[in-house]
Amino acid sequence: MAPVKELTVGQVAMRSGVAVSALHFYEARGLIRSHRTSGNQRRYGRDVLRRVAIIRVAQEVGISLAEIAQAFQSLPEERTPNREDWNLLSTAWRDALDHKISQLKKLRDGLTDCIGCGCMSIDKCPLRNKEDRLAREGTGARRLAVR
Amino acid sequence: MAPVKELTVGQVAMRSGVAVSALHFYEARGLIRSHRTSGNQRRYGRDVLRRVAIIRVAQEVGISLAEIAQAFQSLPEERTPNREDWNLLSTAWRDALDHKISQLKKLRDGLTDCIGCGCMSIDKCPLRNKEDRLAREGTGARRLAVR
DNA sequence: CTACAAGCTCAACTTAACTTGAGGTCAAGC
DNA sequence: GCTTGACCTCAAGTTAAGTTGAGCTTGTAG
Repeated sequence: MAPVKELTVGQVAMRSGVAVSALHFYEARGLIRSHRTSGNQRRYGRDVLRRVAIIRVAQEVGISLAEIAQAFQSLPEERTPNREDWNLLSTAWRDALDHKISQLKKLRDGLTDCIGCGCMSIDKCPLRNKEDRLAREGTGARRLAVR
Repeated sequence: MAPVKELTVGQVAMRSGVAVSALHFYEARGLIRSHRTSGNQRRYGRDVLRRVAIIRVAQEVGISLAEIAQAFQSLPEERTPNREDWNLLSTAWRDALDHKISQLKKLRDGLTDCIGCGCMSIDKCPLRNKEDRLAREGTGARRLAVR
């Protein structure tokens, strides 16, 4: 089989839009993997592009690299992740993502809808209360939103 | 009219769940305001609780303090923000929040649904493409997601 | 009226996520 | 065969968002 062309760090940087230094950094943190040429240069498989895309999107919504790294650990090390592999990751994140989505909706809609309370009493403010409830769920299967 | 009781920094910390040092920090960054007693101690109006609640929720979904501070500038300085004021803030954020919600959904659903591409070609990966499109929208009314 | 918990300021430390720079290697075109 | 741009490593610097600590002041409960 024709071996799928591997990518240099510069090519990955260009195609993914992140700096070479960031790719080195992600590798040091175990988020992506490469192998080396005889001359010690990095070469990446295509799946690195998906990983980087996910890293970027996840970061934008406030997920830390540590959390992403942890999620990525469900992916296989020695072969290109397939449908099932990515599916597993998605499932692992679903709850946390749903939570964040609801937080965002709270911000978007709550700011409009929750005006009645005027926060004269914090106890009656939906924004605050939902936060409380979620906070209390702690000490469980550790939520994504650590920060 | 009976003046609404003002809160000390310790009371705000307890009710909002953030540390006193964080409140000092927010104040230094212009996110919240206080006035001082004759003895130089901070006193806060009730609306500070809503501000802090918003700060916390916003941060959790990846909005920086700088961005929150900017949004808060639409709020009046010398009186307690009313329905209209908060509404304005909500409106200012709506686009950015919608964008983040879609990013989150992309992560949640895209991870499941966008598996077909396997990222053999980055150009065909929805995750990546949507990112590109949004990136290209740049240089406009400056999006929230700076980072 | 006094003890002591709660406040105050300011400087320094911390963690995350990178970037920058120095000093040296690899490889592809002329 | 040499030059030039892409790579390499490793250390140090940067920004955001706080926390910690020292040294000093306030205010309230007994």
